[in-house]
Amino acid sequence: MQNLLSNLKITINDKLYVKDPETSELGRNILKNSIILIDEIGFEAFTFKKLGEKIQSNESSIYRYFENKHKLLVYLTSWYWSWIEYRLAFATTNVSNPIEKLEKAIRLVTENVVDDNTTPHINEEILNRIIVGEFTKTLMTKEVDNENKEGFFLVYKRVINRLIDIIKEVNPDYPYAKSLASSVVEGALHQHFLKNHLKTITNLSEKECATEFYTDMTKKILA
Amino acid sequence: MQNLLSNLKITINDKLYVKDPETSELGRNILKNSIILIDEIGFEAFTFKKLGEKIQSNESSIYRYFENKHKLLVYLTSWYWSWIEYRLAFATTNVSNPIEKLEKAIRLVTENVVDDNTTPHINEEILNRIIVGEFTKTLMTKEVDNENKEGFFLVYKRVINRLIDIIKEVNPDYPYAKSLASSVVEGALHQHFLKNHLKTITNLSEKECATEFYTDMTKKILA
DNA sequence: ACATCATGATAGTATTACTATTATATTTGC
DNA sequence: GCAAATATAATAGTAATACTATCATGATGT
Repeated sequence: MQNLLSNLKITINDKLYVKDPETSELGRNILKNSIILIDEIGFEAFTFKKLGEKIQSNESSIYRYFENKHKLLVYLTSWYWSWIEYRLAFATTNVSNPIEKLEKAIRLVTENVVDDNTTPHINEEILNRIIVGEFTKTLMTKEVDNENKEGFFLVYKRVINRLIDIIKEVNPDYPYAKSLASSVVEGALHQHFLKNHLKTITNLSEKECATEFYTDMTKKILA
Repeated sequence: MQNLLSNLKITINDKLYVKDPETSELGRNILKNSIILIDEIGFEAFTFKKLGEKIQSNESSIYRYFENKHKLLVYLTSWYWSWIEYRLAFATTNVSNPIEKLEKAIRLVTENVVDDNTTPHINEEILNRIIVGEFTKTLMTKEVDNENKEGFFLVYKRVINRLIDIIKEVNPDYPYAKSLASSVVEGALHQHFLKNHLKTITNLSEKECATEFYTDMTKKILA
């Protein structure tokens, strides 16, 4: 799997960039350091000017890769969900037992992420922190409907749909497979956020992880 | 209940405003029209200047009530959760059967909101739309921890805690009462958002409402 | 009648989110 | 090896945002 991923380029909707950042040193530098900087100062305070200073490049050069910071963030989140989708596909193929497949899938979308080292310019662990704190903001804008039509959220929906299929395999009669799948994926992000900032309204902690909560939940619901 | 609520003033953390907007005509006008304007153009595009134009008042006058638009939004969301908490308390007291109590609570935090007419300057139905689209943004900032210490999110946490208590009444042995409660409340908002914008990954629709999904979920989990 | 307070009007600042232009490297194609 | 094409850097400029500050006006209260 390591080798496969390092040979495989994750493809992102080309409406999200002006120039493909994967094709140049500067582009990859923009990706790498935008992740670090957004994590450091938050997306609201993040600007192309600050990023330019960080990578000792110019604001105007960054604009040649991305129209604006929102599209850069959607690019990064698409990258993340592609990476998840890839690992999800890999972890669940050739698993014949539906319950076992579901467990593996739930684990993958709920567990803590660690950097996978195959992509030197993307630190998945930091990227995951950005997803936890910023992903829903990419959806919750006045432009969702247009951006959805443009396919900006296709990868995310594909991840959810894979989970929907697995849920249906486990219990074809359960009437809310879609809502359950989207609840697990988005809910896990939210629980991770609560764990870090509003600890009193979550059971997650260093010991107790999201995987257990969601595995228990889905098994009972689909039983 | 109608009468009670109209006599009762919802109290908001006084660090959220410079001058209490409930104490003047202009203040109530700010509340009323900020809700309408945020719903119309979204929080990102919302500015005090635009609000001033809408209410034929001056930008500088609005700054006498709220330091910035973020605090205004946190004020509005606190108002909303206070209103929910009040109705939640009312709907669940004197209900002896825990399951019935849980059902009522779940209904209250998941169902579609309709304007309640007791507060002429707050349209709860529009406010609910703002909550669906903007609430998590008030949490997901670099200032969460400080603002949490200041008590900005106390009312929200109180709503969750009421639900936690009811969940525990139904099943004292269930180990994830906190995560379940926060999942239901935040998840319901998210499902409403999906219903309006990413319909393919939710089962909610005009017919099928969030209440059924979450009632079914919690009953199975706590059985 | 006077003081206080709320609101309005205007001006000003630093920052953001860009666009445009020109200059300077670097790559590549022949 | 050199010209042409391309990428990047530097600079300037604009409109909007998110404020702060000051002063004028008008209403209220004693």
